[in-house]
Amino acid sequence: MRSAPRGNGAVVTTAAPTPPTTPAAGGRDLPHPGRHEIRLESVLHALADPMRLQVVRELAAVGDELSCSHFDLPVTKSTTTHHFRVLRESGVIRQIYRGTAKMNGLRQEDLDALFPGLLDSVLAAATSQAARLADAGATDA
Amino acid sequence: MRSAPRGNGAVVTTAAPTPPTTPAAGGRDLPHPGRHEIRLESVLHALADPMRLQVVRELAAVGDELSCSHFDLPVTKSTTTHHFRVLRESGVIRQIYRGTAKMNGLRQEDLDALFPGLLDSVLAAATSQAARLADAGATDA
DNA sequence: CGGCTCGTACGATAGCCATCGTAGTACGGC
DNA sequence: GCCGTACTACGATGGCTATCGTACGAGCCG
Repeated sequence: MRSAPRGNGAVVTTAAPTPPTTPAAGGRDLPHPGRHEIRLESVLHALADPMRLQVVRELAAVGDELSCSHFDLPVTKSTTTHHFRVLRESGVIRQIYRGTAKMNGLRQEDLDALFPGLLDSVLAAATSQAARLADAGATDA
Repeated sequence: MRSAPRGNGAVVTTAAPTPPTTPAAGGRDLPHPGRHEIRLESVLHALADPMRLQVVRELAAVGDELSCSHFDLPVTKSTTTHHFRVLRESGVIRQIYRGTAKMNGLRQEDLDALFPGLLDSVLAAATSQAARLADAGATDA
């Protein structure tokens, strides 16, 4: 880590022009790291937080974009925004404004191209661990 | 994160009794998390640090145990000790005293059993990113 | 237009963590 | 028995970061 240039130096190489699913608010767009700006340590760091890992798991599960407000995290909205920003700036998710909502999508293609298999292993590991912990909890209680 | 029980609750399930390669100093042994004590977030957190990732990469490369002093990290010995402890407490490496030296080995079997493919993807990703960055640097300069 | 909801920005706070330096413990060799 | 080597423990420090609260800007709806 020791990076996260908060000021951002936006590159947005992967600016897939967002096919007009909805008219989209063209005004605001957010700085994303280009595919080759993505650093492994940042990704690992982003995924190392339980809150963020949960978000990523959910995104992977639905395989589609989700609005920020869809997630019911046990933290305030400020903190949620913060986590989403970390995920975006590390290159794990893509965020686009659509009206008042902000849609979040996993950058699966970019991550797979850069770090083949990584995301899948992490997701599988998270799932298996969740099952294991739930099991232990059920057995204990 | 928000975990890392520094106080440790040592379980040492995986205490492979250390085949007598050398007489070994039986006196001191270190607390390791048992296989099922290993938490994904802790592992990711451990691997998210460049210093520690480098250590893990080196361990994987030689596929054998290495003494702490073998590593020539650009930090003081105190810090090195700290990083090795983080790696051990997160369950990524195993440490055994052998005389005055402390040998470090990757817990590949445990990690593979728990999080199949994870370690490999991370290592592959690290290698590919290192190559990519070295390339960019060579091109730039 | 007025208000509502969604999300951001900014400032504050507390805790963690990477780093260092120094002092101390454990082994092995002379 | 002494000393050097290998690592650890403890304390200090600065920076990051997860968290909150409040105040604000942007679209949508009535």
